[in-house]
Amino acid sequence: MESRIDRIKKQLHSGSYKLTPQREATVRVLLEHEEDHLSAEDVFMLVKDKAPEIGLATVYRTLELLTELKVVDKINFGDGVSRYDLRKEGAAHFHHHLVCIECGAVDEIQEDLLEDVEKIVERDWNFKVKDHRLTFHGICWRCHDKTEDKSENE
Amino acid sequence: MESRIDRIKKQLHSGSYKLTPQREATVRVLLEHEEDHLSAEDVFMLVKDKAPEIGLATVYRTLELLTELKVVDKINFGDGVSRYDLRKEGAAHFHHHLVCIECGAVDEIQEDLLEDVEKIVERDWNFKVKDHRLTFHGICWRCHDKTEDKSENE
DNA sequence: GTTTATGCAAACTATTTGCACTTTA
DNA sequence: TAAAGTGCAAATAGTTTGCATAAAC
Repeated sequence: MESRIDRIKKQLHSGSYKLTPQREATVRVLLEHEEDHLSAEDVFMLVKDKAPEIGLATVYRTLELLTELKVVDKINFGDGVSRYDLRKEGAAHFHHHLVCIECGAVDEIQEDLLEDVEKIVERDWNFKVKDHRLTFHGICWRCHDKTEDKSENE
Repeated sequence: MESRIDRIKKQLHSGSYKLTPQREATVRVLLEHEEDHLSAEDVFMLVKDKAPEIGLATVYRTLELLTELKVVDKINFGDGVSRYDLRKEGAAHFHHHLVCIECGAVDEIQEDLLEDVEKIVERDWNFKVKDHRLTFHGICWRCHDKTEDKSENE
């Protein structure tokens, strides 16, 4: 059976990009940190274990390439750092994010949720939606539970 | 009758911030470009007409201050530049954006549209929503009309 | 053997900060 | 006049680029 990494390799090939050890190592790091929101620097540090000679510029170039291939999505949560988020395989759209303003945690929402909103945008604004970015800022369940003084005793 | 700028001045005062000519000039520029999505550099260029001695650092400091006071919202459309967008007076939430991938135009949606989605997020993810960022990427009505070969004759 | 990719260092861009001086309240 | 704000220049941080070398196909 074909693995996720094999399919990404094929995508590289069909774009007539070469399959280098640096690219493969970078993809592996992303797959191993699917839940995280790594910056280029984060990826660089992690990928150095697998390919110690790699340069930061190569990481940037690879991440740009993977963004182009829609393997990852580039996102920015407001600190001036771009983060790279593996797109769920076969996902038509980018998933959504919950950023906690207390602890900084970033959680993901894979559910679409925007189907109706996009229909309205297409109809009322005559705008052909190709992709979206949706981020909620607020208090996550962990921080919510923490500050709550057990008012919900049964 | 009290004007928008007077109310913003009061907000500054009640935060015990001083009202300097540089700050007033910056606010005026933002008010005069309510529809735009100006970068700090853009604001700097425009504000120089009103206050030629102003420095770029002051513009950055003022924009940060206005963000804190929720007079403006800071947003990033993916080029590495922060843009500052005047919040509609009395608006509970930040408005949404339509970014055209053809021509780069940025249009605004003032309608909420996310009420239902936020209810779901609060209920199903136990996340207390305080604010959001929603941007659609796609083809705007202008570019859509341009490329369309008149297939919609009556 | 060509073309494409890499690593390094230098360049660039957006933003922040330190500090002496000025202004506001 | 005390506290806060300003302008300038230097520092910082993230990202990009030029180029000689190396690897993939």
